[in-house]
Amino acid sequence: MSPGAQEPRQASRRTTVADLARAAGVSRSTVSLVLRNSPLVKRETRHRVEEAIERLGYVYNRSAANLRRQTSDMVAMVIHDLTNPFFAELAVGLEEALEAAGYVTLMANTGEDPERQRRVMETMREHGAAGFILCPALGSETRQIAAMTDWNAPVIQVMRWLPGAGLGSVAPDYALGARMAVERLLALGHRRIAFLGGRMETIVTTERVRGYRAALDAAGIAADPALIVPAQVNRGGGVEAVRRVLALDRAPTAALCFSDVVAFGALDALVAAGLRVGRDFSMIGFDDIAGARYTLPPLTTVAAYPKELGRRSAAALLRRIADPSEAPEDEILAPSLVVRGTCGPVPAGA
Amino acid sequence: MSPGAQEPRQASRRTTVADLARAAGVSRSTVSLVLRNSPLVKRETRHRVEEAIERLGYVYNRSAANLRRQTSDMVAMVIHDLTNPFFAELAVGLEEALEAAGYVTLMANTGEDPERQRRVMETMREHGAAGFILCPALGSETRQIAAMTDWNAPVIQVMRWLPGAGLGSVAPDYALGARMAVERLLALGHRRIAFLGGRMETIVTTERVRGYRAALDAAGIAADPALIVPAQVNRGGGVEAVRRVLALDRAPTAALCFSDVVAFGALDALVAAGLRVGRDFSMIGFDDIAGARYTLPPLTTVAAYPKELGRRSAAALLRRIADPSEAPEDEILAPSLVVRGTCGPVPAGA
DNA sequence: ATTGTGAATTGGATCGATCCAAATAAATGT
DNA sequence: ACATTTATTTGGATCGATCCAATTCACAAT
Repeated sequence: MSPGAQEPRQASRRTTVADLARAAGVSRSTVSLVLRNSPLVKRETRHRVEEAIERLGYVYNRSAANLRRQTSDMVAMVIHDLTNPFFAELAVGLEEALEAAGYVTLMANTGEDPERQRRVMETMREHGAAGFILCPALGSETRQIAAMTDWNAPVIQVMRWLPGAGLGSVAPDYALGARMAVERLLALGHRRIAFLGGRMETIVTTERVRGYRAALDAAGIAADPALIVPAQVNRGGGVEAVRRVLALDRAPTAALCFSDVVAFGALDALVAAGLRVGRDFSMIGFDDIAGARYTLPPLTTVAAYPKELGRRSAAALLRRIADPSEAPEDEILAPSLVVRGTCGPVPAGA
Repeated sequence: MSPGAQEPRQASRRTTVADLARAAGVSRSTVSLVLRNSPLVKRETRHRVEEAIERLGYVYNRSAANLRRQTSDMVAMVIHDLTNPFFAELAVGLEEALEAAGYVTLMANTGEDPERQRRVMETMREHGAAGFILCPALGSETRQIAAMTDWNAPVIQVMRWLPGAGLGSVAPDYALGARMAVERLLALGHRRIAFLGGRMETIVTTERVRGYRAALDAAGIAADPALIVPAQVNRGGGVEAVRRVLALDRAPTAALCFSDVVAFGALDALVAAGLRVGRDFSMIGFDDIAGARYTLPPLTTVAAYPKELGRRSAAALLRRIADPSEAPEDEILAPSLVVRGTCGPVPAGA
C-alpha cells in the first residue's frame, strides 16, 4: 500500500483528564470535578471542559477512578445453569436492578462444576467485585463457600443455599409452595398424588418434597414412596417420570411436578397416553416461567417469581454493600398458586 | 457490647505488592515478577514470596495491573433477551469459551431497548471492555452501532446483525436452514406448507422466510401469502398461528415454525385440535434447543447449534482482539436438519 | 484601598501493579 | 585473583483519576 494514502491511524494514546485540562486551560482537578458533576465548578468553566470532552472524544476510565477511590461498581453473578429458564429470568431481573443502581454485572455459568465455580469467583474477586450473587453448584463445599465471609464483599445465595454457610440468601418458600399445591389437589378430592422430577441431592428438591409430605400428613394420608419419582430436571425427566408412574399398579390421579419444565414433559407424556389433563389427570407445576401460561391446557403452577427474586437479591446485596456491618439475612419469598387449566376434580372411575 | 470482647476487625488496608515485598525481604519488582510467573526469579526467592502471599492472604488486583499494562481482560456481552433459550445456550457457550481464554464476561440484557443498549455499552466501554459481543436490540440505529468501529475494541454481532454496519458477525445460515426444511417437506409430498411465527421486522425472520420462499419457488409452487403467519416468538405465538392457519379454507398439511419455542406451542395446538403430528400434520422447528428432543413426538428441527455459535463468536472476537488490524468477517454457520418424529408423508385425504 | 468571606481552582501525592534501564550477584573462563 | 558473562534484583517513573490541603479569585463590606 502507498504510505501517503494511509491515514496515520496510529493507536494514539487515549485521551485523559490531563489532555482535557490542557485543552480547556484548567487543571486536572477541575476536570475531575466536572466529570463528577461537582457543584463547585463555575458554569462557564464546566462548559469549557464539556466542550473539550466532546471535541477530543474523551472516554472516562472507571477502572482508574475505582482504583483511586477504593470502590468498585461491579457485581459478580455466578450461576450454575443459565439455560434453565427459571435462572434466565432471575438473571434478567437481577441484571436490570443492578444496572439501575449503576453497577455492571460480571457473569459466569458454572455448569454445576464446583471447581470452575471456585475459579471464576476467585477471578472476580481479583477484579474487585463489590459483591457476589451465587447460586451454588451441586457439590460446593460449605467450608469453602463459608470462607467467603472474609472476602470483604457480601455474598447472597439465591435459589439454592448451603445450610450453615452463614452468608445470607434469597429464595422462595419451596416447602410452602409445594404444600399449597398439594392442598389444592387434596381439596379436589385427589388421594393418590405423585411428586415428579427433581434430584434428591439438591435442597430445592428436598424442600419441595418436604412440603408435599407435610400436606399429605396434615390430611392423614401416608405418602407412598412409589409416588415420589425423582428425575432429570428437564422435559425428558417429566416424560420419564410420567411413564414410570402410569405403569404403577395403582396409578396416581394427580401430580405435583418439580418444575414447570418437568411439567411440560409430563404434560406431553400424559397427552400421548391418551389422558385429558385437567379432567382425567390433574397436574401442577412449579416456578411459573414465561411459557407456563401457553401450554394446552394452560399450566396450573406455583409461582416463584424468578424476576422478582432477581430484583430482591440485587436489593439485598446492594444493602449489604452499602452497609457491610449489616448482618446476613435469609429472605424467604412467599409463593402463590396460579390456577389455570390443568387441575380438576378426581375422576369418577378412579 | 463489651469492647474487650470484640476483635479489632478494622477494614485493614488491603495487602499489596509492597507489603509482600516487605514481608519477603525483596523489592516490589521481584514480587511482581513472581506474580507473573517470570522465569527470572530464583527458585528460593520465589518460594519466599509465595510464602508471604499465603501468609498475608494477598489478593491480586487485576484492575491495577490492567491499568498499568494498558490491557483488559473483560469482554462485554450485550444481548436482547436472555430468557430466550436459544440465547441462553449461546451465552453459556460464549462465556465458557471466554473463561477458558482467561477473560471475564460483562453481561447485560437490553430487553429489546436500544436506549438501554446504548447506555450499557457506553458503561462497558468506560470499564475498558476489550471487545463486544452484541445481539442488537430491535430498532438499533445502524449509524450508532457502526460508530463503534472507532471505539478501539472489536465488535462481533451474533444471531442478528445490522446490514452495512461493517462490524463482523457470526450467525447461522437462516435461509439455507429454512430451505432445507421446506425441501424435506416437499419431498414428503406436501404442497401447502405454512410458515408460522416470527416478526417481519427482524432480519432473522425475513431470512428464514426468504429460504422458505426459495424452496417453494424451486419446486414451482407459488407461495400463498395466507400461509405466512407472523406471530409472537413464544409458545403463545405458536398456538395462535396454528389456530389461524387451521381455520383457513384450504388448511396446510405441514408447517415450518420460526423457532422451536414457537413449534412447542404449535404442537400443543395441533394436538388439541385432534391432529396427530407426524401423521396428520408435519412440522419442523428451528434452532434445536435442548428441549426439542423431548417433545412427543420428538421435534424435527433445523439445528442452529447455539452453543457452538457462542464458541465461534468468542473465537472470532478473541482473534480480533489479538490482531486489531484483521478485517471484520461475517461468519456463517451451516445448519443441519435433525430428523426426529414430527414429519411424515402427506396424508391420503388431503 | 483594604479586608473578609465564600466560591472556585490547583499542585502534588496517591491507589496497586508494571515497565525499564541500571545495578548487583553469581557463575564461568583464564 | 580478575575479567567476563549470565542470572537476579531493584528504584523510580508510570498508567488515569481522585483526594486533600492550600491557594487564588470574585465580590461585598468597611
